[in-house]
Amino acid sequence: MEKIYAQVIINQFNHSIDKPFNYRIPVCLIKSIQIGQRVIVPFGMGNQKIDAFVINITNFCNITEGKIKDIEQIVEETPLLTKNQIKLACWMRNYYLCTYIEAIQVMIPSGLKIEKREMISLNREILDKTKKQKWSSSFDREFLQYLFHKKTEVELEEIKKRFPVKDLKKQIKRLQQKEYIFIRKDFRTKIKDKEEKYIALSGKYKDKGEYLKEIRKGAYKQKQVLEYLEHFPCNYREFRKKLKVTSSTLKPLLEKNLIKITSKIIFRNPYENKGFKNPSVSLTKEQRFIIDEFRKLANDSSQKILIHGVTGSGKTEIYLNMIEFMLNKKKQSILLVPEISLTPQMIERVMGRFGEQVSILHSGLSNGEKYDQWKKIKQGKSNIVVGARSAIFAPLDKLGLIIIDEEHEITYKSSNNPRYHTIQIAEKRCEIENCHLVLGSATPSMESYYKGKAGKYHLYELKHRVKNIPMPKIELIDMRNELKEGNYSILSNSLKKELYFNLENKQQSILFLNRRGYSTAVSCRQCGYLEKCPHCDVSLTYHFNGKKLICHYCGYSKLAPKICPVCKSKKIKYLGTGTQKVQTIVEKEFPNAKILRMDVDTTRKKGAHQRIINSFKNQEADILIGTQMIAKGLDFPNVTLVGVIIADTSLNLPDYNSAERTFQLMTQVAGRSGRGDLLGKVIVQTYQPNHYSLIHAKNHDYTHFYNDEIAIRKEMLYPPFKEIINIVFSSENEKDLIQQCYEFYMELINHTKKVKKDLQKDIYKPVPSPVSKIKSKYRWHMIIKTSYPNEFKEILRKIYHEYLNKSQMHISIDINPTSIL
DNA sequence: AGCACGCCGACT
DNA sequence: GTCGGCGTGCTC
Repeated sequence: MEKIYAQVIINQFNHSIDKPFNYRIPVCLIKSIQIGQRVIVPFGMGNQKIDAFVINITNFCNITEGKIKDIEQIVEETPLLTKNQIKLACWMRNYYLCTYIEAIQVMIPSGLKIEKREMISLNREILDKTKKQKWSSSFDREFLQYLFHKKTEVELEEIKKRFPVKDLKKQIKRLQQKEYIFIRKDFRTKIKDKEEKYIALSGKYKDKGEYLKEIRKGAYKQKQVLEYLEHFPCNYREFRKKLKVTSSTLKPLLEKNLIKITSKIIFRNPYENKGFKNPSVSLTKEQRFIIDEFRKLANDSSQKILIHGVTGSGKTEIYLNMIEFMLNKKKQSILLVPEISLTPQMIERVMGRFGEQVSILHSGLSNGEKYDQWKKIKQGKSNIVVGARSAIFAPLDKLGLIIIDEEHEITYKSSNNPRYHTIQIAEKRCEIENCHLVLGSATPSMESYYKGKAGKYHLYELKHRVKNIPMPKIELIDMRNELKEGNYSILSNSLKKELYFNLENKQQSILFLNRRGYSTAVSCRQCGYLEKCPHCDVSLTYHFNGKKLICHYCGYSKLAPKICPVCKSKKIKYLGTGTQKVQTIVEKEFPNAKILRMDVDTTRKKGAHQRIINSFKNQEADILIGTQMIAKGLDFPNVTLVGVIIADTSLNLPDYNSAERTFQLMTQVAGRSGRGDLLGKVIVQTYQPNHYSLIHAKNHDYTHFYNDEIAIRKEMLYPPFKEIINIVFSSENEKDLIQQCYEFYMELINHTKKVKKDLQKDIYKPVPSPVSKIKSKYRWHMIIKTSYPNEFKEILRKIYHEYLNKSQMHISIDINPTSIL
């Protein structure tokens, strides 16, 4: 008989088991097993049961016959992974140097993770036989008594709480060996389908009166139940609440089959009854043109398109038209947005247009809601998925189009393993599933625009705004002049003047600063002592509320000193400006103005975010002060002034793309001004008013910015001309770390020499990371800038494994990092 | 990771 | 003589 094998990926994160394992498919499972399914297999010398994903089914394998074990069981009938997803995962493993299981895990909702529980129960038979035996220790006696009283099996975690002994596991194992107790391993998923119970008359009799005849005379409560249900068969929980019945009332009714309790799977819908409406609108010439072009292209195989459209040029309407076109071809679409919680308008518009067939996936949903949305997609009930980064993995099987809005946003790059970039995943997915990719942005990333120019993407420009609203006027203020003129305030005279003007005319203003807290550093004027975090290599930020010094990396906090801890001087200096300081200064300057602040500190509570936005939208405040989070997507029609307190914060970052980031940020912040009927104004304060990124932002001139920046990238051998690989080493022991990462470096050089001549000059020596210590771990890093990433990846995977085994340091590899900080 | 196997020191 | 400490190495 033909033997059949399955190749599986073990669901356990470890680099040394990162390969497919072969298992025999037992006869009873041959009919039902499918690629992509989750199975339980015995693994390792102890044959511990573990879940795994089937990635292939074959009729031969070259593993010694005696070694092969049988698959134990199938977890779900429906495969969790499609074949295309498996293909994608394999590609991700190679490209991002992650493990198979890391790549697989980003594709399935976390609620489906399997929880392994150990259930302990007493062997009552043995206990009877040895009743009079004295237990060797008091632990045994107490423990077995505890189990005896429990009657059912008990979860190990619960026992741990009751018996907080160090070697509990060992004790339990010993008792199991003596056969006093049983241990059963139980697998279950964290999240399950939500069920709701309903109660109704059983339908036993046609005539309602017949029901009442069956109950005991004087059973007043039972009668009430029957009469109620005659008119309102309903939700069980609500019913119990309303009629205040207990189970003792219902029990006889159930026994006589007069009533029935049924359960139904409920869809956890976070957008129920929102009633969004969004009819299609007439299009501008530019919009029409792009859509027509897309329709022509879309008949061909996989096409990639980049739309560069100024803010307000109506990209969303184009997306919706493309999705509609796909629907007519019976194809599905994914629409990605940078951070869905910040762009509720997008959800409104898509759901308003397409209704029930839309699924939403983002981090704001509960695990249960996420699972239900995923299930809906999996069952083929969704033709459109709107979501953040991870929605790129949505399990649609008739995918025709992927749209990535605001494609330049860094949120599209994952900061956890696998450190994927959504655009790359999208490109790969389009290749695998033969669908189209559309990228859109007002400030495309250098990489994407370069590809557009080089003809790798079809490039389209939207140069006009839909309502022909003029762009806001941007003014650059040289803060050095302010100092010369004796203005030491963080507010320039022009900004003050404009704020006054807006207050008087009841128009709203936004002040932007990319730094939270009050002061960014605290030091002593006398001896120069600087308050630093004991666990991280950063200065502590002073926070006004609580008068605390806080580390923004690890959260360490302490009270701000009144005197210098070193020289006892009282001359403590607060350096640098954060949003809190801006707030106090603005409050002082404009005592009558109502001010709101929006940053991580004021939005920590659930719903606080939306509350601040709504409050400002309803014009309950005159000035909104905030960080990054007010820069994106928000629409306040009455805002006519945006002030950037210091543009240099992002400009001075020692990162290869800091100019690009600044240009994007300035363009975005500026876009918050003048969205209504009134003309908008933007004031950008800086110490570098001649910097090209600021000048081009001022002129709303993407093209010239691109030309300047791309020239620098070319000269400096940065992306898109070379690929960057960033290898970060971290360890608590600094000495070992330095030594080991140098060893790693040498090893890499040696391997590289063998592969290709001159390749080693792409490797830069390891240096301390810009933040050289985080959470008590020292950090060094090493950069590779190369045109041969594949060659390097192959070598890296080898040495990486080797070093993970033999050294204590942690190694993290980031392919195409968006930041090397 | 988790588990077995193996090779050494401190106990009945 | 044995229990149990952790170092090593493998997992279809």
